[in-house]
Parts: sequence; structure tokens; C-alpha cells
Amino acid sequence: MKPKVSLVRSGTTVDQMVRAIADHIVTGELRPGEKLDEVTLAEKFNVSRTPIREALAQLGVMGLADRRPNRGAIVAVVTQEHLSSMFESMAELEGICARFSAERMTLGERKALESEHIASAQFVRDGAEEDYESYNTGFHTRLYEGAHSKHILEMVILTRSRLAPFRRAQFRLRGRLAKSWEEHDAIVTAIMRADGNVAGEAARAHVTLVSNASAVFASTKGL
Amino acid sequence: MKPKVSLVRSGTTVDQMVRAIADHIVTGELRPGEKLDEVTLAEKFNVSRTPIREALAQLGVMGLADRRPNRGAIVAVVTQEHLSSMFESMAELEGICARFSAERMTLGERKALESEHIASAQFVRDGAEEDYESYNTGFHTRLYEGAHSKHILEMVILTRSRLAPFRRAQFRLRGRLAKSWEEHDAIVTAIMRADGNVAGEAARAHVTLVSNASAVFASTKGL
DNA sequence: GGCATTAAGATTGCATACACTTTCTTAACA
DNA sequence: TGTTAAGAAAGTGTATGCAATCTTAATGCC
Repeated sequence: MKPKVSLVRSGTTVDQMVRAIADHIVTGELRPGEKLDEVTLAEKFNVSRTPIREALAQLGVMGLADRRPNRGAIVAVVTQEHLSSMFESMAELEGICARFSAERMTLGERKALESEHIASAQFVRDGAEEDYESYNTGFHTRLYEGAHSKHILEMVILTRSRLAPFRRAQFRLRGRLAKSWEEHDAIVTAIMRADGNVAGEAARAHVTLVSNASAVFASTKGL
Repeated sequence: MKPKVSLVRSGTTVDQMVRAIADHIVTGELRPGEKLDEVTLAEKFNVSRTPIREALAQLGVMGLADRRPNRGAIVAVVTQEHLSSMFESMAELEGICARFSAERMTLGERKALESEHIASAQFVRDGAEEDYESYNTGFHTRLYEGAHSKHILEMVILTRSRLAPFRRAQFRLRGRLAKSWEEHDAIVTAIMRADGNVAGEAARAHVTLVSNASAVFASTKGL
């Protein structure tokens, strides 16, 4: 009856390993191309190889790791071409979400989106990049969820996690807070008007700009 | 263990199991909600539980299986809402692919698409449903690949496999070969003209029609 | 009779052991 | 000196065993 929760045990060991390793990949602690040695990881997390293996297999399916049969796994290395296609997909997905959000958001969701957006103007005036970045993440999340489409949400989350190692918030936002806010403003305005096509197009353009910047960043780093 | 030379292609045992089980799910041999017992599957394929476990974990990530901690896995049961969102996503993805195809296909790809499409008219005249279905699959595949976007292709393939258990070719095409062909014709024409928006919209509408039919099918079957 | 409790059986989760594959080392040969 | 072959080392792939958890069915209590 009482499932006796021990410490931070938020699921099975395998799930913990998936989260832990994914986190290390997404935060950049493990860099693309780096070897994911089973015994090393097993020792690091004080578990046997079995859950590590399952975790790596799952990360492979997620696209965060590349598994080579009999040759171990490495942190996924994506080609410039593949990276571009992921950014491109993200822009398309974002456009779809904005369009659906314009058509489907509840009144409460619209109001929340708008008020948060208006409040964020203060971050721009203050040049508070960290606060704005935090708000920005929330803004996009609202769009994803406002689309009321579970499957699209899944695709967005997956794509986001795969892109994470190649994004750097500082780079994305530095010096373009005001511009970002205005782009958000266009999206919000269209959503409040329930104008799906305009909202979608604005969101797609918004993310496309961000993508190009990140793509440049990635390529200059010579991955 | 001796090298197994069974019906499935080579690769690691785990990969074989993933393909085999996924195939059973996609073909409907294993129905949504059905229990995926580790020992039963292990005996059925003459392997130990380990590769089965890894395969089930991967199928879980793919969305083809639901894994309940300590309680085994079952073939994924999707709610009507989730199913709708997948069909909807498929329509959107198809639209994107058609738009990109119109903009990016090589001359060779365009010619191949057009000539196959024209040839398929004969299947309509003959009422050759199986031949048309086979062509139809290829037509859509050409669209997916013509988009020249690896990541979108991945999303399409994943979504398709998850929808497969709920699609029945006979149901989709019976009595609407001519209509399907005309919808294809609109898409092809737009692609040949490199008109991305028209092609995308036509493809989205085309798939949306198919989706509705399938969704009805799924719900009437009371899954 | 209905409901909670709990013990037995069944099933999953993880660890360990061993087999097989790849990779590295070393040395012989051209 | 460069190439390659053989063996050793390292690492992955699969099987099996045991502990932990869930399921069930029977038992006792109200």
C-alpha cells in the first residue's frame, strides 16, 4: 500500500540512468562524439552494466546517442546537414504550434500568455538576459501546450532535447532581447486575434532566425 | 550461443527483436493492450529475456509499447485524443514534405514522381486496389524523401509506424481510388510548378481526409 | 456476504558470468 | 621502414540467477 519511497528514487534505475546521461549530454558535460563506455558509466553511477545498457539503447532511439553494434555508443554526432534539418523542423513545428494555439487556446491560456508576455517587457528594459531567457522558455512551452496536440508536443520535446547540445542561451539572446520581444509580440497579437496563419508564420520566422544564429555557432565550433 | 539463422535479418539480437516485435504490433498480430510477456516472447524467439527487455524498452521510447514499472509492458494503447493528434500531425508533416518537395526536389525526382503518378492512372481504371496501394505507399515515400530533410523524415517514419496498427489499407482506399488519384494529381501538379504553398495545402488536405476515415474506423472497433 | 489482510506464486529489475567481437600490441617479414 | 599477421587486451552481447515487486487467491474478521 505505502510504496516506500527511498530518497530521490523517481522511478526505475534505468529511467534514472536515462535522465542522468541525457542530462549530461544536453548540458554539454558530455560532448558530441565522446565515448559512452558502459563500465565507466556503471562505476560512475554505482550500478551494473545492465541498466546502463538499456539506457544507452533508449538514448539511441531518442537520437541523443549513436550506438554502433559491438563497438559501443558515443554521444550523437550530427552532421551539419542533419543539424540544419533539425532546426528547420523546429521552426516548422513551432509554426504549427502557434497556428494551433491561435485556433485552440482556451481563454485562460490566452490571457496567461498575454500577461506573461507583457510582463516580460520589463526584462527587456532592464536588459535582464537570464530572466528573459527563463521567460522565453516558458513562452515557447505555452505555445507547444496551447496547440493541444499530444503528438506534436512529443515531437517538439524530442527535437528540443536533440538540439539542446547545440544551443547556447547566451549566444542566442545576447543583444537581441528587444528584437526577440517584438517577434513574440507579433505572435501573441495574432494568437489573441485567433489568426492562425499569421501566428504560425510569425513563429516560424522567429525560430528560423534563432536557428541560423545557433547553426553558425555550431559550425564555428568545428563539431 | 550458436549463431541463429532465423526468419529475421541479421544484426544484433536486440535489433532483431525490436524489428520482430514492432512488426507484430504494426501488422496487428499483437493488438493494442495485449500483454508483452518477457518470458513468453523470449521462448517464442528462442532468446533470453535480456534482449527482449532491451527491445521492449526501445519500443517504449518509440511509442509502440507502454511500459509500466514492475508491471510489464503492453502494446501501446492510445486514447482517441492521442490517435487524433497523431493523424493530425501526419497531415501537417505531409504538408510540410510536399511544400519542401515542391521547392527542393531535383529534376530527376520530379520526373520520377510525375511518371509514376501518370502510370498509376491505369490502376484506377482497372480498379486494381492492391497495385494502387503499393504505388500509393511509394508516392508518399517520394514526398517524404523529396523534402530533403532528414529530421522530418525521421518524424514521419516514427509517426507512421505508430499509426500503422490503426490503419487498414482496404478501408482507406476502397471506393475512393479515383478521388485519391485526383488529390495526388493536385499535389504533383503543384510540385512540378514548384508551388510550395499549394502543394503543401493539397497534401495536408489529402491526408486529413484519409485520417478521418481511419479515425472512424478505429473508434468503431472500440479499441 | 463483503472487505481487508496476507501468504504463495508469478513476473520484473538488476547483477554477475561468460562468450564473442573489435581493437590494440607486437613482432616477423618483405 | 612500411605492412601485416597473430595474439592479447578491452569492451560489447547474451544468458542466467537472485532479490524485489506485483498479482492472486485464500483466509479471517466485521
